Amino acid sequence: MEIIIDIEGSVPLFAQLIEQIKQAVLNDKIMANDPLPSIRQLANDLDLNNKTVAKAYRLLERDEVIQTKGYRGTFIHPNAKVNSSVDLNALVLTKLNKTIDTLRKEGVTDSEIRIAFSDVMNNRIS
Amino acid sequence: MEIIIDIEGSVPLFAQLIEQIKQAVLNDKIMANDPLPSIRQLANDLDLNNKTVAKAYRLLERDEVIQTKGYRGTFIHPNAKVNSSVDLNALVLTKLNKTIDTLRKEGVTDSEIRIAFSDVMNNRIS
DNA sequence: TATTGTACCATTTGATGTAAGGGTACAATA
DNA sequence: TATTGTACCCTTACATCAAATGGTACAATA
Repeated sequence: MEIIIDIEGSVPLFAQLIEQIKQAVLNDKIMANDPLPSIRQLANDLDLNNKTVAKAYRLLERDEVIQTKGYRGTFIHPNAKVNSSVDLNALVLTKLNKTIDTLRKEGVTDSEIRIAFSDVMNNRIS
Repeated sequence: MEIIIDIEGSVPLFAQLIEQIKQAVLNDKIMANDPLPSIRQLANDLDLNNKTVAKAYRLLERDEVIQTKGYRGTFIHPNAKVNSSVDLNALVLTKLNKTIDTLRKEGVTDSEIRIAFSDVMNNRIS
């Protein structure tokens, strides 16, 4: 399994890592229950910071593409292949787009939407 | 009708202006069809920029609290009293909160929500 | 001709959030 | 004792956006 990180590009490093691991799963280059390099190891190999790799792993685990077993290491999730094809991001986009579309059609300005969004995200609701 | 603007406070100037005009309507200090000072006049009186007052008027007209009649000036909307009590912002907060709550419960990180939000607002949807 | 709301062009200031990196420390284990 | 994932602390660089301001110009009109 080869991972190539483009430092120059605009795509965040952790996002590149996630994308490539998902692709490797989809292309059967890594199979369910296969072990993955440790965070520190992979960070060292790719010349990335530990935190960057840890972030990618954290998100991959949330999406059940990988499975961390504490001190025993990290492994490909049994359902990795199915879960790798689920584009959580697309679902988020769709839901948000629907809500924002409704607001815009009611005449709410983008500026007002942004402020309200910020309030919600920061739990500053009345 | 007296309007007092607090330059020091954190509440945006245009927002203070909107709030005070709505309050004046709700308290019967200005009645339906009453004329309002022109944008330039009010900006001069309150020592604000024309654009700041124009912004407040634009939003007040959208909410049908006031009515602009081009060169003839600006007047209080016939339905001003009812419309002044409608808190559009609260509606926006509620709708956005509902959507974001759903996403969060699905495990989507705030960071991902913010990025998706930004994409939607800037029409960067695939 | 002066005034009305409005529509552009632009700028500065401040706040906020992401991405990435750096450091330290922890419990659980082989 | 070295390694595992993880959880904190913090900093830097960069991007985006709100808010406010400034200037110029327009058609419609009294």
